[in-house]
Amino acid sequence: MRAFVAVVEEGGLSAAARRLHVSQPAVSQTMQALERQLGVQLVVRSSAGVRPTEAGATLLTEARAVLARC
Amino acid sequence: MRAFVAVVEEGGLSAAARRLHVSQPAVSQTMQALERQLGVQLVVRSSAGVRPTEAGATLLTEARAVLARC
DNA sequence: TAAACTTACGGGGAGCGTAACGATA
DNA sequence: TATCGTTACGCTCCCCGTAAGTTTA
Repeated sequence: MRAFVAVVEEGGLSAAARRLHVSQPAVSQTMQALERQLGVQLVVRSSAGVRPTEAGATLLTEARAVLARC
Repeated sequence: MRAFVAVVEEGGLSAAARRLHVSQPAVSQTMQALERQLGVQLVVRSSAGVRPTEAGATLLTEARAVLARC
């Protein structure tokens, strides 16, 4: 979840990985797991970076609220 | 953490296990892991049940506060 | 070429269950 | 004996890292 927020806020998996101090593949895997778990695509990947889908944008708001409580 | 709170509140591992709907060994293992992690004994075991140590009593207050937020 | 994301493989920790055991009243 | 807690073994899930691959500017 933190990974997802970082990815959207940073605009890419690599940047998110740097911010979280984890490897980039780890972020990729976490994102895939989250999308699989929810059954929804959360971001659109490109070679430039990442852009949230509508579902991703919605989740972002909720995710921030949850993380703010923890 | 929930296990710890349940154990103290119920006064025993078996009772806590019933409340949490998990097996009694699972609670025992969780408690041991928590005590190992913290490096402190949290409860005194007896054949009657369990009594919190001073450290346990202190943690109980904090644990309840944390759980109330989650 | 460089930077992005993905895939493949494996390790480590947390949490659980069942089975068996030890201790006490 | 009944009830308490513990130990032993194995399982699954999650998260991670490294290494190698694919795509695109």
